[in-house]
Amino acid sequence: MIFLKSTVNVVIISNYQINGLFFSIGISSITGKIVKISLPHQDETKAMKQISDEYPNYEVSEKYEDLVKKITPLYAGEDEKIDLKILDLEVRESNESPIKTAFMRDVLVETSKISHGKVGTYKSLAEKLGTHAYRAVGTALRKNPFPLIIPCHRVVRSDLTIGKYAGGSEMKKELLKREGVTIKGDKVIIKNIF
DNA sequence: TCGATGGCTTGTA
DNA sequence: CTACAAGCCATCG
Repeated sequence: MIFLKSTVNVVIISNYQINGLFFSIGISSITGKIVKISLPHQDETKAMKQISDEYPNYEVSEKYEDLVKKITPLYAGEDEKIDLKILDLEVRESNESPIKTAFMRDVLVETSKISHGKVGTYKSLAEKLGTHAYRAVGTALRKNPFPLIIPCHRVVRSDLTIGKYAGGSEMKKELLKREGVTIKGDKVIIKNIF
């Protein structure tokens, strides 16, 4: 009897701290790609928990510290270009997969095209995808595994009010401000939307 | 499988 | 300005 070593997908979590904020990323040991990144937290365990909750089979390592470090300027509002190839954007039904449907992938890819300092709306994204599923665009973005890299904070309501955000509307506003977007009260002031 | 639930939008009052 | 209702459609339990 030959026993093959099973290829278990362990997610490697690496952390980085800057200005008292903790960022975590999870990388698949099989694909080497990012399966999830956390929003910044004041508490390291909370940042890590965002990943470990979804990927219980994980290990903590400093292996990808340089990579998680590259994410942090995005939170500062810098226009950092990050290659989407480092993300696991492949559609797979397995629950090891961050993206299970083509619709979600399409929403994320379309969102990634919104450039620094610009905003799109749930409606404008839906229309680019050729559907009227505005709400579904919202639900897809709510589950965005790659916040900051896939800039879901740049997607607002079609009346240009800020809309919701996993990290809270205040953080969404703050991120947009740092990117140079003018915000008055609860509304984005911008001429042309994506 | 099917009804309930959304990071929504539009219309009406 | 606020408050609903109805429409929308992918996802979840």
